[in-house]
Amino acid sequence: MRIGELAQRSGVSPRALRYYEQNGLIRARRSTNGYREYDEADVRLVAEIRSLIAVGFTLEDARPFVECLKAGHESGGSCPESVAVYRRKLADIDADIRSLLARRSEVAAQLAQACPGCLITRGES
Amino acid sequence: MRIGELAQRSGVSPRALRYYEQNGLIRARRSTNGYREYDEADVRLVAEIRSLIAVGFTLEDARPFVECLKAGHESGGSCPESVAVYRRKLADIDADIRSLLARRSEVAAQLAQACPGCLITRGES
DNA sequence: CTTGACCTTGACACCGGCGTCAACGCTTAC
DNA sequence: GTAAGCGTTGACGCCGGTGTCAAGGTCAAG
Repeated sequence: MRIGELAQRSGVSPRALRYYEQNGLIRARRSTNGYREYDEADVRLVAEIRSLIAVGFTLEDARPFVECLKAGHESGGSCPESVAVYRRKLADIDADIRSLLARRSEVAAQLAQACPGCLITRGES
Repeated sequence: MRIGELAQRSGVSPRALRYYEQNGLIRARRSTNGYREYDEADVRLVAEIRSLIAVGFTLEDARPFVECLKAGHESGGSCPESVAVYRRKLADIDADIRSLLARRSEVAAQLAQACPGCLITRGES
C-alpha cells in the first residue's frame, strides 16, 4: 500500500509517516515511480509507535520497540532494550510526579502566604 | 543602575531582562544615551518574576503579580488577579499530576504485558 | 488532452525562554 | 588615539512532532 492508505489505516498523517522514516524508524520500499510502498508489517510498526507516543514516549524512546518488532518478536516490548526504556520512562515519570508535587506545595505555600485564607485546605494530610 | 548591575544583583542575564521588558513586564527608564536605567523597585520585580518562574509559571502567568507590585502592594500575590492565577496553576498542576499518574499506570501495564515478571511490584496499593 | 487525486522533496511555522552572535554606539582610562 | 568594557537593536538557534505551503512528478478516469 502507499502512504495515503497507511496513513488512513493508522490514523496518522502522511507527514508523520515521512517524519518517522526520516528518523529511521520505518523504512519504506520504493516503487519504480518513487512512491513509498508499505506492507502489513508496517501497519503494526506504526501502531506500536502511536501507542508509545500516546503514553508520552519520544520517537527515540520508540526506536528499540520498533527494532524489536522488526527482529520478529511478537511484542515490541519484549526485548531487553525495550524493557530498559520502560524502566527509564517509569523512573522519569516518577521524577516528574515528585517534581510536580513539590511545585504544587510551593505554589500552595506562596498562595497561603500572599493571601491567608484564600487557600481552601482540603486533604493536606 | 544599568542593566548589567541589575542582572548581577538579580542573578539573571541581561538578555532575560530585555526579554521581560519586550513582554511588557518591566519598563526601564532610558538615560540620555539610550541606556536602560533601573531602580530598587525593579530588583523586587525581577525577584518576583524569578520566584514564579522557579515554580513553573510562565511570563504571562507572572504578569498580574508584577502589576500588583507596581500598584504598590507589598506582596505580588495579594491582588485578586494573582490569586486567580494561583488557583489556575494549582488546578493545572493537579491535572498534570493526574495525567502523569495515568500515564505511569499505562506504561506499567504495557511493561507487565510485554514482559511479565519484569515489573517489580512495590507499593501498588 | 486534461483534470484531479495522489505522490515527491524542501522548507518555514509553532511554542517559551532565553543563549549567542553580529554590528554598532558610549564612556573611561591610558 | 585607542582599546576595553559596558550598552544598544536585530536576528538566528534550540527542542519535538508535526501542520502547512510550494513546486513539481505520476497515474487513472473522462
